[in-house]
Amino acid sequence: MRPGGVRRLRTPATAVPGPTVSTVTASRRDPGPSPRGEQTRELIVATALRLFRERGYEATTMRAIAAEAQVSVGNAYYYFPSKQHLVQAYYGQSQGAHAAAARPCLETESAFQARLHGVLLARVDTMQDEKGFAVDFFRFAADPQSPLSPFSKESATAREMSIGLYEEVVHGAKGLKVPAELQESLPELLWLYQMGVVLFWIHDTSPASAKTYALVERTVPLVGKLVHLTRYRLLRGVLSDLLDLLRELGPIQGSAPGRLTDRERRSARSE
Amino acid sequence: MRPGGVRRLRTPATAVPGPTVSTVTASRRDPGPSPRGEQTRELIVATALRLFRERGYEATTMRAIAAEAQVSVGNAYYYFPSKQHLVQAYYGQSQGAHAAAARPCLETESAFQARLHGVLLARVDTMQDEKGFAVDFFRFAADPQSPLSPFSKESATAREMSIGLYEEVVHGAKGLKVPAELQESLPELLWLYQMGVVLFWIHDTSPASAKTYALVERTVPLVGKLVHLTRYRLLRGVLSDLLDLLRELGPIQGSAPGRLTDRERRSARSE
DNA sequence: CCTCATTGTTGAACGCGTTCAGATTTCTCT
DNA sequence: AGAGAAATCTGAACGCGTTCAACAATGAGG
Repeated sequence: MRPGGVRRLRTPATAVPGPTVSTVTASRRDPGPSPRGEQTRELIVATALRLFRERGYEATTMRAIAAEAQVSVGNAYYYFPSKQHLVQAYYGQSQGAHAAAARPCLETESAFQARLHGVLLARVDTMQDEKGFAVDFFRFAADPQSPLSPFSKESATAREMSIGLYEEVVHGAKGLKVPAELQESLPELLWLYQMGVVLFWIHDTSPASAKTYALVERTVPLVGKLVHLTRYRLLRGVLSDLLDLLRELGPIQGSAPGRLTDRERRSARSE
Repeated sequence: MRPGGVRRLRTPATAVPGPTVSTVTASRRDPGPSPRGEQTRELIVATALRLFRERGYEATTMRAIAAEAQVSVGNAYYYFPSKQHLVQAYYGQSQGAHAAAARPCLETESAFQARLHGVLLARVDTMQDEKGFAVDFFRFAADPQSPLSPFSKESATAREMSIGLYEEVVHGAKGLKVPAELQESLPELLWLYQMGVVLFWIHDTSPASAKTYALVERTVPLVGKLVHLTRYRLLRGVLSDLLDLLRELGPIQGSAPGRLTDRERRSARSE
C-alpha cells in the first residue's frame, strides 16, 4: 500500500549532461517519446538482452528482467506489450551485425556468385555465433502469428534493410547479365532464398550447423547457375511464370486478418 | 482431501460388450496399454479435439478438457506429457483426411501433372476446411523444437504416409520419364514442395486462402515443366547438384541434440 | 481371502506471462 | 507558483500449463 515508494536515482550527479538544457520542447510539438521514458525503455531492453544471452530465452522470466533492471514488471509491460516484443531489439542488432559482416565482401568481391556467397555466409556466421539462443528468436520468426514474423508490419524496416543487402549484391556485381524483368525482382528472390537457408538453419541440429554450411556451399553455385541460365530460351518460360506468380501473390500477409488470437486483438490497439 | 471419491461409471450397463470375455491376457504378455487406460486415453483425446474445434487451441484450457472429460487435470498429464501432444492425434486425422481426399484423383488421373495437382489440392482443401484452427496446429509443425515438427521422430509414421502419397503420384503416372537418379528422390522432393505450400498457407491471410490456391495453380505446371526439363542436358548439371545435396544433407535432424530446452529434457525421459 | 506391486487418478500448488486499478512523477499552461 | 493533464510506474492478482505427493483400483500370487 505504498506504491511508488523509494526510487532508484535515475540521473545521478555523475550522469552525462548532454542536452539537459531546458525542457527541450525545441521543434514544434515533438510527438516522439520523451527522453525520460526512452531511458527506461533502453534500460529494460538492454537488461533483457543481457539476460537472454546469459540464460536463454525461456529461462529468463519477466520478473527477473524487471528485478535486474530495478523496475516493476508492470513497467516493462508499459513499454513492451509482450515478452516477444523484447526480442525485436535483438532482431535489429542481429540485422546490423549481418550488414557489418557482409560489408568487406561487398567492397572487395565483384563477381555475382562471390558476392552472394559472402553475404549469405555472413548471415549464417553471425547467427551461428550465438546459436542455441538465436534459434529461440528465429523460431518466432517462423511463426506467422508472431509480430516477429519477417513478413509482419513490425518487421518492415528490418526486412527492407535485409533486402537492401541483396540489392547491393546484384547492383554491384560486374558482368552480371540478367533479363530486365528479373533484374527488379532478383534481390527479393535472393532474400527469400536467404529465408529458406535460415529456416533450414533453425531446424539444423548437426554439430556446428555443418549441414547449413554445406547447404550454402552447394546451393550458391546452383543459384548462380540458374541465374546464368535465365538468359537462355529454355528457362525463360519457367522464369516468367515464376515472376508472374510473385507479382500476383504480392505480400503474403496484410490482406485479410483471418481469425485473430486474443493476443493479436489486444496488440492491435497499440497502433 | 477426498482423492478418488465418486467416479463416473466407466462401463455402464449399456456398454458395448465386445471382447469383454475374460481378462484378455490372451497373447503372450502384451506390453501394450491395458484396455482400461486406453479407454481413458481416448476419452481425453476425443474431448480435447472436440473442444479444440469448438473453441480453438489457445482458448481451450487443460482444465476445461479435464472437466469436460470428467477427469482430473493430472490424469490428462498421465497420458499426454503436454498440451501439444494432444495435437498429434489431430495430425493423424488430418493425414487420413488428405489420403482419403486424394484417393479419387489417384485412381482416375494418369498424367503426372494432373496427379500432382490433385494430391496437392487435396492437401490444401482438407486443411482449409478447418482453417483458423488448423493453422494453430501446422504452426507448431513449423517449430523445430516442437515434437510436432514433421522432421521429428514422433512424426515419422505420418511423414512416411505423406511421402507415400507422392510415391503413388510418381509411380502411377503414365508416360512420365525422368532420369533414373531422380526417380528415387522425386517423391521426397514433391513432399518437400508440399511442405513449402503448407508453410505458405499458414502465412497466407488472404480471404479463403486464395493466394495459396493461386500458388498451387501456378507452381504445379511449373514443377511439371521442370521435371520434364530434367531430360535435357542443360538442366542435368543443376539436377545432379541438387540430388547430391539431398544425399549429403540426409535427415536434417537427429544428428546432435543442440541445446535442449527444459521441456525437451523432461520429455526425453518418456522414451 | 489377503498381500502387494503396478497402474491409474486426484487436486492443491508452483511459476510463468500478463493485466489492472490506482499511485506518483513530469509536463503544460496560466 | 499552482492546477490539471499526460506520462510513467507499481505490485497484487488472474489464468494458464505443468508438477507432485499422495491416494485408490486392479489383478496376480500365495
